[in-house]
Amino acid sequence: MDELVSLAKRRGFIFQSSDIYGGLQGLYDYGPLGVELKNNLKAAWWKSMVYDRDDVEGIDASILTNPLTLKYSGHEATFTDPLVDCRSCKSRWRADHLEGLVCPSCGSADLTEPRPFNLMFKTQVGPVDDGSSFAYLRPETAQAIFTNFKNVVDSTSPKLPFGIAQIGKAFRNEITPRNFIFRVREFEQMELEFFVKPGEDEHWHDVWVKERLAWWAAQGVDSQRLELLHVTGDELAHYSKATVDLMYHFPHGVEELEGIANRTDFDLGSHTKNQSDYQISSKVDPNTHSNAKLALQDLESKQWQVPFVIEPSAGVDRGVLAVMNEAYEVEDLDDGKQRTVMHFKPHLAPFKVAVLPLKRNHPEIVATAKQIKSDLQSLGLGRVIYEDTGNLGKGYRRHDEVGTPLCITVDFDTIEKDNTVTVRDRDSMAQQRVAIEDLRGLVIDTLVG
RNA sequence: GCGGGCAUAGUUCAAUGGUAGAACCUCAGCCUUCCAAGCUGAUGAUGCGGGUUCGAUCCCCGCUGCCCGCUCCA
Repeated sequence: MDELVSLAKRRGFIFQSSDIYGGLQGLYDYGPLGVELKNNLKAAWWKSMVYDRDDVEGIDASILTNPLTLKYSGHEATFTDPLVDCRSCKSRWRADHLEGLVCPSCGSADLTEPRPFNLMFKTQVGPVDDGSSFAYLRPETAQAIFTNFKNVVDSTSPKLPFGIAQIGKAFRNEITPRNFIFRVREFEQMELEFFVKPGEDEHWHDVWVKERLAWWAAQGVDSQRLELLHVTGDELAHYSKATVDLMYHFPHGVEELEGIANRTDFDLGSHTKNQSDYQISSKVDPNTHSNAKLALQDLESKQWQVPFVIEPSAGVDRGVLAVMNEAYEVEDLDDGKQRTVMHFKPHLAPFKVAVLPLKRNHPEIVATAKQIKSDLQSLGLGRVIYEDTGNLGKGYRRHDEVGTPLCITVDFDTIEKDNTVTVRDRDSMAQQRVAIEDLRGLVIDTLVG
């Protein structure tokens, strides 16, 4: 982990937030390469979830959230954990997990009073901070999908089963942010809410677990390093009938990368008006505020039903960490030296191609290299960079370390003889001469093929 | 939030109650230079605040951040 953190900072992937003022606990900023990597990961998810399917639409909702949304979602009740400290052994416990008034660790009864710990951030809305008008920063992106359910249905007329996808920031006032970007207070989620007919939920739950494993494998996160955890009993979230966690072997331990939950009809049932009109299977609190009917009519039975929902919910930052961890490798070379390589899948690599002039003060070589850079950039496949280093070997190693799949070198033969360049492959270190006119095709094959 | 540990250039390490050094990295220049080469030169640090002291990076206190445990989970 230390090596990853060091590389992330040195090469411009991830920085401590508010660094020059001593940082702010549990917050990180993405640098020039990190933002490319993260955007690429999100784009891959969006492509897989929205573009490659015909049954999913996307949204992008507000972060500030009406407290009623989080009242009816159950978050106001469940995201406030009463905590007690044991004065004897200095351990901390959730008050609702204690059996009797003794410390489970040392048996002491010398406990502090329970103190509420609110995991949701609040902020005031409007100029006057008198507490009369406030909003929460959303603790998950999911709720805005449920509150937009009717809007999306009315505007796109989907048929069950169908999904609504969203990528965005969420905020939790974690007790202990820890482990680099694994547990942070401001993070990004990629969530799909996939609505299905009641009774088909378990089938679709299985389908989505398989789908998500395949997607992570396509991002370079080997299924060998993912474990399925079937969450049971007390561990289940308040909304969930069944949850399968994808547990990844992070550098600091095996922890959750994504959760795929069967949220049943809890959410739409909680947020809909006229709850008694439907056969809601979940235990929901009476809703006296909603003005929307979050149900669909079954075409055969003519009955109005609240759909069940399957939720694959992935952490973007955790995904970045997993992808970086998978890609990181220190290789021993034949000459006794080492090289550090990030073996990113090409579609995730921050830089797609680096173009290097053999000699940086030779006008024709430089001009040709810059022309190739510009030409390949116009393909729109991601960032192409002109690498003006004084030493080719150094340039290659530098791009190994940030995972650039291809390096293109312009030399004297390019301009004096045959219009060819050297193309050097990151993983094999193999080089081949390629005509400039064939570069576009080669790059497309490498990045898209 | 509680308990424990840590904090010196971008990185890895030195040193000292009295001008904070090095290597690598980075930057500029030279070289027809294809896997971190060479030569020349340059930039760059004691996390923040207070105290003790003639003088604090060093000793003391507070804060902040990071790491480990409790807890939490995308």
